[in-house]
Amino acid sequence: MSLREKKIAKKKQDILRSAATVLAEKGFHGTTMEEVAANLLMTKGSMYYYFKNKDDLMFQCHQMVMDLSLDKIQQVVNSDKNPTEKLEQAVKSHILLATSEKSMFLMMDQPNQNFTGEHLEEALQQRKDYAHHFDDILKEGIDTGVFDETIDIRMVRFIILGALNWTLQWYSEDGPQTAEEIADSYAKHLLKMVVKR
Amino acid sequence: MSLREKKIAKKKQDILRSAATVLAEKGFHGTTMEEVAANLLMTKGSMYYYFKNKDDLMFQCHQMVMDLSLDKIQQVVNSDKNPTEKLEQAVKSHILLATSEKSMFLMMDQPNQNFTGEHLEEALQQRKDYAHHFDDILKEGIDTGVFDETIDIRMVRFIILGALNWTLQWYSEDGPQTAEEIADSYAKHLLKMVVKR
DNA sequence: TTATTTTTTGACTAATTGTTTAAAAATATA
DNA sequence: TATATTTTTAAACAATTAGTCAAAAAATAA
Repeated sequence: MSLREKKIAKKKQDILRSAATVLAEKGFHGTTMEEVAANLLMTKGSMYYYFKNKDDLMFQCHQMVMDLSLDKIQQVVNSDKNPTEKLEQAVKSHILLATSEKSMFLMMDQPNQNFTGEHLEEALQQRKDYAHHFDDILKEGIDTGVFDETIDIRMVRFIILGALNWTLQWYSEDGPQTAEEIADSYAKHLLKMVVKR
Repeated sequence: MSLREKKIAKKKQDILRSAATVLAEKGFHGTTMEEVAANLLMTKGSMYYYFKNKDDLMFQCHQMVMDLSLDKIQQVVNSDKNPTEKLEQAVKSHILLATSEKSMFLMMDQPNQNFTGEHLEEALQQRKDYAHHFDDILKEGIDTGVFDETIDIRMVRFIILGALNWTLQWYSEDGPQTAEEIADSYAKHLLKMVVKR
């Protein structure tokens, strides 16, 4: 990658981050190209040098955080830890990523408000893929006898993902607990739901 | 309430429901007065006969579902059931209301994208009030010795509410499980997180 | 039927916003 | 330095939308 390509990639990143920030506050339709540009002291016109249009910008924004998330969960699933540790790790990793990249993460919350057509399909599919990794961990836990075999995997997965994503709605850096403490607490409580007793 | 007042109230209701439907799909900024009106075969002009402006319409939309929710949870908290039954009931009632009034319920998800100023403050306050009722149930459970006293009430409340609200993201009437089945399953799994073992 | 009140309409305004474009500025190259 | 290339700008355009309002239509009362 040449210097010039690097510079372009860097600029794209900056634009994507700015877009994510505005998006988290105002939602897709409330986010204007003007505001995204203003954050970076550019004019909205120059953003069209880097992105085809607003949809393109928004979708790449979504891609960025999705890729990050999928990468993390895959690492956990493919590790040689036991199911309990895997679930614990998946929960913690999700919370730490979500809280540190709050604005980007909020994108994933309501894809049907942000995308249409193929972009929507792809976003939904990726969300399914992400969710499926949790199923894998739960199945493994049941098969190896550490998780309660009477749990409903689909329901438990929904409960866990819901709990995790909801952190975005209330977490604040200035809150009484650090992201790490929250992650630990979530992992502890959620595990109680699935481990055999 | 006179007949005329009733008719006006009915029309307002219709408009609010239409607004909620569009809002659930497109978000605050994506919802146009035109579309809300078109759903009811009226023109947008006539909606200004019933509502001051868009903000007013949206906020009353939020009020409608908030009032319903607060009413339900208060009934549960004030009943003479034991804490386990109360939590079970609160969970079930939330899910049944959310799934039957999906579009309206989606409003409450991200108030900061929908409201500003006083409206936002009020919406956030009501959300806190609602959440607080869950704290009350959890406290009562710990005090009476049925819930594990080592749980972190604030965290558990966040986990439960997150799980409940997330149902909106995946629930479909055509899904494999009825709302009742989902409600039962959620209650069962979530209770495992808090009851003493 | 006629008069009065209530409700709806649809055209209009003003503001906003996504996108294009031609020129200017900045940067690299020879 | 002079030329070519890349990047940014500012203005213009077309489309959309919240909100207004006077007049028409519909409903109701007299």
